[in-house]
Amino acid sequence: MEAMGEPKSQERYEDELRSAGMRITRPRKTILKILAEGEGHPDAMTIFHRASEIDASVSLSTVYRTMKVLEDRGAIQRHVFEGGPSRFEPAGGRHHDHLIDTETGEVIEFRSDKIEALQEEIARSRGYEIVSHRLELYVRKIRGRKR
Amino acid sequence: MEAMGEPKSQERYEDELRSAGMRITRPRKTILKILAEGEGHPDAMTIFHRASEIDASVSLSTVYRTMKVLEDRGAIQRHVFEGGPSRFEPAGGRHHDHLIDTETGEVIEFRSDKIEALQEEIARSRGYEIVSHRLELYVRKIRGRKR
DNA sequence: CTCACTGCAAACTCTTTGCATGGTT
DNA sequence: AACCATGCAAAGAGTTTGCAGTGAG
Repeated sequence: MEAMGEPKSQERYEDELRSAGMRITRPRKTILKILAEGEGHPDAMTIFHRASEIDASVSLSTVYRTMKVLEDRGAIQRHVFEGGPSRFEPAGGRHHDHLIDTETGEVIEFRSDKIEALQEEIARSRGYEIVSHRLELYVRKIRGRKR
Repeated sequence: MEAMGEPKSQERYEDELRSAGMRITRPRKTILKILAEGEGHPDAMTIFHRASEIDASVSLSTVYRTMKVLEDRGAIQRHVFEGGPSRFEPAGGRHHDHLIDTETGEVIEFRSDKIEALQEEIARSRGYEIVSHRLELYVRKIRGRKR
């Protein structure tokens, strides 16, 4: 219930890359392991730090390059939330949008078929078709009165 | 019907700044004039170029600084669409979201109370209140079959 | 006459890229 | 052995900022 973009296993990622004719190198293994852990929606620097703990020789460039490759392969998705760096999440789950807790930076996924339908309607009524869309709710936890 | 963030007149902008104790300088006058023209959703570089034609001495820094001041005053809004630089629009009209034509970069404003309501519902059901939100539809013109 | 504002250049953040070396297949 | 991928450092894009000079009030 937490993750709609359910994290692929590391093996799954590796197969995906291998079958695309890419080499499974040590740095990539490390990075894929981190993605497979599925801890939130990390940015490149976070991935880099986590990777460094496993293998101190992994470079930030490689993190960026690997993310780009995975993105091009459609294995991950990149999100740029307000004012921040790109954050990544495993792709392949159902499409969803995001709530971003403005106090903690935590990201919560949600999905609304009603909203999706309304968007379609809006675009179509203006003579357009939707190529992609982005819906982000920047939120704050309600405290005090319960409910 | 094109602009929901109806462009304030230049005088309106100036008054707004003056009453906030700010000095109306030559560069600011020039920049405000451009904003008042309300031509689309320009980015800083575009504003800079347009300003340069009127007064070649205006600097890009001043454009950025002025935009920031106006943004802090709530006189304009900043939008960062996918992969692009910040783009600005006069604020004060009703809230609205954006359709971005992926082929031309043109921005079309729209508004959906239904979607707004659904967003509220989604946030609330998860224990959050919305601080701000962003809804962008990246679209392509439908051609061929009419309708 | 003051002090906010300016232009300029330098700094900054995030990301990409050129190059020579190194590791997979 | 071939050549893709790597690390490093440098380059980019967009934006912000330090500084000394300038001009609005």
